[in-house]
Amino acid sequence: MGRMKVKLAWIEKAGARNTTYKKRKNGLLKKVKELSTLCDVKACANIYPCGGTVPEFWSSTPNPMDLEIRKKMVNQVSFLQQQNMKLEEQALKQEKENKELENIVLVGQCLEGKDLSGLDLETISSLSWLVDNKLKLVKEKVAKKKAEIVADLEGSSSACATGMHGWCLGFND
Amino acid sequence: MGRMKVKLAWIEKAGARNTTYKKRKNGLLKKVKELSTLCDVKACANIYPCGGTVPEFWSSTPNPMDLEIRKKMVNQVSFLQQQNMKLEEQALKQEKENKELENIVLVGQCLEGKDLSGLDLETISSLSWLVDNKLKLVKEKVAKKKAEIVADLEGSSSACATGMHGWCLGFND
DNA sequence: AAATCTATCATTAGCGC
DNA sequence: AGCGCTAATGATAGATT
Repeated sequence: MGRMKVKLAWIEKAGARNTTYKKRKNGLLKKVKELSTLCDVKACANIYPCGGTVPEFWSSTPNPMDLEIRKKMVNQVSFLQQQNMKLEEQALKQEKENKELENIVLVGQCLEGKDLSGLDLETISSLSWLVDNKLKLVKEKVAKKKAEIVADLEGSSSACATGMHGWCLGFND
Repeated sequence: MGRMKVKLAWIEKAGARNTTYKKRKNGLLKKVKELSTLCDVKACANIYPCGGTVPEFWSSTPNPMDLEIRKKMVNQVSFLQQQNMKLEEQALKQEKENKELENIVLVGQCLEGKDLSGLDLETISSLSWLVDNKLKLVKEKVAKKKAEIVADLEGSSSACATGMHGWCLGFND
């Protein structure tokens, strides 16, 4: 009688296995509860019996935090994804704006008498396209941020620089 | 020495609590493992430290669904957080670059003969400061992205526009 | 703070009912 | 099956290094 040293292996006898299961399950639950109260942590344990279809679940706390925490994590993920999308949009928008401003700089240099012959064809085409089609868009974007400055510029604008596709730098209509 | 009978209550001393936590956590894990192997059940235990943001969890089995899903979610959260940080950085950087380019446009307009008298003092000061101190920075930033174009411009640049604080638009030294 | 030790407490295997 | 018992193993609080 008494107790033998336990072999850490699958218990073949179904009866003994079941007894051990119940005993140890209770012991485990007790341990979880103790840990929970002693160290102020939410703890729970899940047991999925092999044959059973429905996983058995129990916890040291009345309302297992489990589901709630998962919900929170799901919310966190979707929140971060949304924020990511917003930031990506913003970055894209700013990059676009950046390119347009760079082009304006280039056009400005051109108007000052700089030679465009050194630029590659693609850049020149893109500049031409910008000048023909993007003026209004650029104007709007810059104008929004520099509303009062643009207003002053328009007020004092008299002479336009060299015409290029009928456009000049003064943001006139 | 020896061991006293444990009081089942919150351990106030942080150090002792932490030690107990670690010890008992390990013990619990061992128990779960044993139950799992002895009785052929999938078992796992979860611990949610109160102060911690991310719930800690571990299991007796290599990968119960539960655990795997949560790990993925945790990874996803941290991944998204990192990406968020990167995007924020990028947005900030581009915004800065944007402002500088806008200033270049303004300076360009000024060099073309536009009147600066309409601009408010703050803007003029900022432009002056830009011209005096930010040339190199701006040049570097724009030059990086337009390396070959800038090279061509420098090659063909002959005349500089009206001097302003000894600076001209051609990105020369 | 992490490992090791050890006396003691806590769990539980095997048994009988 | 479930409960109680008991001795042996297992877990661990507190001290030490």
